[in-house]
Amino acid sequence: MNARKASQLSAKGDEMEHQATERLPPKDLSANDSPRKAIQSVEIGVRVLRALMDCPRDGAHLRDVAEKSGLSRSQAHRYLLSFVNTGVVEQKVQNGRYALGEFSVRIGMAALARVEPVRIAGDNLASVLEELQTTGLLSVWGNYGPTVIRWIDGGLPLFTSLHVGSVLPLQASSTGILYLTHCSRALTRPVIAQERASGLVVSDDELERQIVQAREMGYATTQGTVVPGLSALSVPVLGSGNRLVATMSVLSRVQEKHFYSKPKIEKIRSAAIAASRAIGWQG
Amino acid sequence: MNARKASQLSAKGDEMEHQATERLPPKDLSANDSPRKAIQSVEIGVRVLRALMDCPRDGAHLRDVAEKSGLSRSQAHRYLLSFVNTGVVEQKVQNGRYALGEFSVRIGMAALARVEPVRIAGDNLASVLEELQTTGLLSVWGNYGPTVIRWIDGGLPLFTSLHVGSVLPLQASSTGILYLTHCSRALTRPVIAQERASGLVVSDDELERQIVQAREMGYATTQGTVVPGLSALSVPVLGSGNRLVATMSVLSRVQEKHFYSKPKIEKIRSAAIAASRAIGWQG
DNA sequence: GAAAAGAGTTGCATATTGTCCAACGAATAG
DNA sequence: CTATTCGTTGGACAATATGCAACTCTTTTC
Repeated sequence: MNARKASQLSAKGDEMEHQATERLPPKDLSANDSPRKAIQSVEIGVRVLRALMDCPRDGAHLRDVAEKSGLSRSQAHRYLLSFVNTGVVEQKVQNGRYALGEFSVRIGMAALARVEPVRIAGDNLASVLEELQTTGLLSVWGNYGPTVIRWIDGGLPLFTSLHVGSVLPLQASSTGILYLTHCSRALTRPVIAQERASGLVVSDDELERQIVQAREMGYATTQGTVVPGLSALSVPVLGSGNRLVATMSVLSRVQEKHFYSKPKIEKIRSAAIAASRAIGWQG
Repeated sequence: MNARKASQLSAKGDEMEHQATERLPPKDLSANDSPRKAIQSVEIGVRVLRALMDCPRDGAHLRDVAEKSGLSRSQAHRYLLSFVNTGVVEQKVQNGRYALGEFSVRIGMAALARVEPVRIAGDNLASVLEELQTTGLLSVWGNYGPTVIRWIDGGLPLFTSLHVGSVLPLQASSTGILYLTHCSRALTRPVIAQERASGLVVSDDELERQIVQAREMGYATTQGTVVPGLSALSVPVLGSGNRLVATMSVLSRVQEKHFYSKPKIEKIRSAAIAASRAIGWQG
């Protein structure tokens, strides 16, 4: 089953190489892609919706929709007609412009009901871990700081004191750095204070350096600071309004010096970005 | 111009007379409707989306989608494939089921942004939250009950399981009480039934008490019933004919006993009233 | 434990259906 | 008034969706 599902999900990423201004020769469509047979008209229809998504409040002209979706005016008109018939798109009586309609809202509400950040982030992390053949964890903010809520074994046998429920240090874990990066001081200050009272002290300068770096790179790393012999790379999962919802971490042994290669990092990051998008983040 | 637009808009309401269980003979399609030439595949595609809209939250089987949309399995599969290719629909790797995907959320949010009430209410709420230095949310009625459509961080750092897309309980949230107060039983009854089946039971007497109170006061409150440690005050945003269009909620920590002082409550209420007036409410 | 039923997926021939071109009416500009 | 642009529509042709049947994999049944 997994094989079937995998092959089918992999056939996904055909990009629209036609940007906006040129009309599509039909040859291109039949030539380049689509190893699996599907309904072209539907995919074109979605292009039309995409064109309607970022348009002024008072609606888009047919002309613009046609351009953005790479269709002729007559073609675009017919697609819009079908969407109007079904209520997905509305045509304003006043100015004749087109805009997403009531049914689009209904679709969105139905889709929203399925949004479950933790589950989605967990799924994405799990598939990355399987691919990279290693182990990782998912965290969210808990009462005492970043808290491990999922621990996913993916091939790398690790024996650590970490488990579901563990609270990670803000100052000494890659996960913690992400919370420092994305959350307000009011939230993190008391936790830091308590960590320092317990003897874990990292200088403000050093923290600031790591925060800046995390913000620039889009991820954070540590080597052996939480569990000796274990290094980690953590990426943020963001929600609407750039709110930090969770973090995904991928672990490895510190011996494997160059475990976190560019392509691997990209894989991890894109998993987090995909999860973020799925829960409403507009990057 | 108006004549043209009118004729074209009038050609809209062709109903789907095929309910759900029968497969459509192609003859019927070409025979009965569609005086204006459009893209059949798109309208069929929307039928598939409609089938996905009212399905269990963990996705629908291909079989059920096919039935509900009146297509054969192979046909339904191809439509779903196209939607999966475009991100409108997602296929769960685990169980192979289909459900509305990330792009559907984007479409819905784009459509929502064009809805005047939502925009106005969101703006008003945002300015109140900034003034009160706290966090709040906007809800509208969705497929499974009151649904969070905006989450506005305004100073109070809160980490909860709540997010854009969360469905709030009717019986246990201040938002829910408002829907019970202003909406018909026909709308709310099935949701309440499902909540009670899931174990969330508040007695009818207690609900009635809260409803009466909400109607008198013009707002509703709860303390820690949705998210432990978090209390909320919600006010209704009404449209023409006293229809409940949305709700605005302001959050605070339960520790801050007297957060909701008279003047603060008045600020929140007047923001909601202003929004209501702006969208046609005649108070 | 093997067979049967059910689910999801795919190939292929056919004709239904979308595409392109051109044209029309209406509005706006020059 | 003429010229241009825009939304819309008709018709011939060819691309494309359809329906059937088969295949794989899973689940159920006996």
